[in-house]
Amino acid sequence: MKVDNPTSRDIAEIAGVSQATVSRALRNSPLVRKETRERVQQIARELNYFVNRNAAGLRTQQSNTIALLLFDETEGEDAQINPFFLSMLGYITRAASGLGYDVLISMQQLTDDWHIEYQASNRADGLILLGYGDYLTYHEKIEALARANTRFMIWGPIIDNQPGHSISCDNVDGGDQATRHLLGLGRQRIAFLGSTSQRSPELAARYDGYRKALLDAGLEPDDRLKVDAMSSEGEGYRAALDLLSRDVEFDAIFAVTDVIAIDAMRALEDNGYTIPDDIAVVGFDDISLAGHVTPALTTVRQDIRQAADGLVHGIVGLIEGEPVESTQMAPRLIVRASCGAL
Amino acid sequence: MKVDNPTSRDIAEIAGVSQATVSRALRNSPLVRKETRERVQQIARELNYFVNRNAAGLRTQQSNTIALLLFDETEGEDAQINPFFLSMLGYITRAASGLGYDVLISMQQLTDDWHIEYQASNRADGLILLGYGDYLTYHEKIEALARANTRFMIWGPIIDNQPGHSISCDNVDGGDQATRHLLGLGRQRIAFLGSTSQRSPELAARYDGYRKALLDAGLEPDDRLKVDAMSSEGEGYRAALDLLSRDVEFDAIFAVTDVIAIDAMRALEDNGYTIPDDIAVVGFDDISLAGHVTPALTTVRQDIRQAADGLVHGIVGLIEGEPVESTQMAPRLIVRASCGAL
DNA sequence: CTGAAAGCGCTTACAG
DNA sequence: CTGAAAGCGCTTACAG
Repeated sequence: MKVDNPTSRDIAEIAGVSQATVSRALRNSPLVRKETRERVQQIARELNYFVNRNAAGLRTQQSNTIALLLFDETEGEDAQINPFFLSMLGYITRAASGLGYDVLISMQQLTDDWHIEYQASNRADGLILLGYGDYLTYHEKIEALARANTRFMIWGPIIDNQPGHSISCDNVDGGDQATRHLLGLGRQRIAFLGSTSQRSPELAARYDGYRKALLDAGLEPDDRLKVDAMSSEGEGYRAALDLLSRDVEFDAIFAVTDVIAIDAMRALEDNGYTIPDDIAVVGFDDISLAGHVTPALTTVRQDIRQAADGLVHGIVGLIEGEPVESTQMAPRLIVRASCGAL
Repeated sequence: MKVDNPTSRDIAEIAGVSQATVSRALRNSPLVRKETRERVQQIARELNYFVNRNAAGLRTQQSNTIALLLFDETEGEDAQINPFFLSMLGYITRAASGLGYDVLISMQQLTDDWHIEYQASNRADGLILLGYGDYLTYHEKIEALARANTRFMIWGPIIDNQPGHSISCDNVDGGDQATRHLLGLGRQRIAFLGSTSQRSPELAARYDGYRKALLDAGLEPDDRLKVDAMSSEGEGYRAALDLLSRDVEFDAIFAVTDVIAIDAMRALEDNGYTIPDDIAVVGFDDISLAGHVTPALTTVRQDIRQAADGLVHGIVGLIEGEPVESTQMAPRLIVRASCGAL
């Protein structure tokens, strides 16, 4: 009764039914008599049989697989992936497996052109795109995906004229909350560290929120308090030094990502400033590091779990032909020590 | 000249050759005349054609996919995955894609029984297993995999009687290096935080290294300086408090993982101790957090990149029927501030 | 409720 | 160098 690599045909033979009936029984078809179904399933279990995914996929033209594409600007072989996306990955695979989908992962560089292949080759039924990329490059890729009728969900801002569906965080609101909080604690000279370029729309939106909060409080944004910084190692440090060298007074920093914020805190401390007494700092993302640095970083949290669930449900909806809407999630301020509120 | 979902047959028709020739041309077979080959490939490009993986896989009985199984003891929905494995994930996908393999990821709990399915269903040609699990449960799963003739590589210690191939770090040497370093700095009363149970062989091996270093230095290990701790949030804190409550003198801690070490540092600080002046601390793993905490954590680094490359080459070797050997990598001490050497 | 048959899109011996 | 043909293991209309 041992078969090496059992097929539905082997089971059919043992069960004394047709191969078609085996196929139906294994998929719990109501067309099969309960008794037959159970007998077939019992035999399948005994033989350690599993449906050949290639054969099933070829027949149904599906893969029951989602491809997760992680983009990262960081160049080089040693590139560390943004921890925020890495956490999302965990939740995405859980959500996907809950819906019966496998997750294929890929760390393509943005410049690679393999995105279309996943669906075209029947390796995946749809894609989830994760990563802060340069918007221009990104946009082009997305248009190509849309032209090829690829199904995809984007983690990122909703942008006019951009095809596809996305889930994002209300970054304007996040920047507003962070800045408003600092203002509420009496800080008046709040510096902004990060990018305001339209090439990174989500970061630019956080800046918009920062401006909004200041203007609402009757304060005029001061460009001397605005320092460009990318969200990679060392950038925040450099940006903070730049800020210090400008000889402009400031009592707080809103950094557009935690990575920048944490780096900046080091630079401030290395230059004799105390956080939050001299300078209050607020970040964005709530990466796991944020709660562990000293002082613990006040930041704006995006609900990763909710985002992952949304992306997975979205892509499965697209695959199954249901209507899917782009949505925006509410960010939440996590107050810790670095802002001086505790 | 636009075809919706082109097949090799469509290309054959356009090129005026047989479908078999198209298949050969696309795989760069030397059997096809160069001229023909290029014409076929040109048409394929124009049509945005990609080989249907299901069909090819069904025919060749391969998937060109590796399944990466991440185990985590942590219970519950919010379970964060060990950052060490998450980093490994990145390197594994890069190495795999370099060899033409896709990576399917799964975060099954150890208790689930789906491991065999990956290969049996032709979804993956082999598995890579990642995770510190309870050894007994783990061992049983591995035996089941071996019985099912599944190809797999394990990240973990090489254990007698255990089937399969593995890549691991020389944990005894790592524990020895860490302890020896503390001894070299004049610390004599070194506490050990972690598990010594044979259910976690790699952690037990680190303890063996700790003992070895002490004995080599003519010191007798003191069981009162040994505190059990798992490597999950809060455990190190608890363990350090336990240690303090024992009223035993100690001037250093070797923690079996960075997660425990960092937690323990918090507990010590909260109780008025200064690190490294009062207590020196050394961890293990070199997670990214380690370099960012204050004081920065001295730790033992396992070369993640090398491990990932080894695992991928190993599994591909097994898939392609080449001889594969289990190997052990050398760990390296990374000296930072927490041990008092700087 | 069940079976015989077609066909998904490839790869690869076999024949020329 | 090329083609005709078989067959990988399923799913699913079609017929009964």
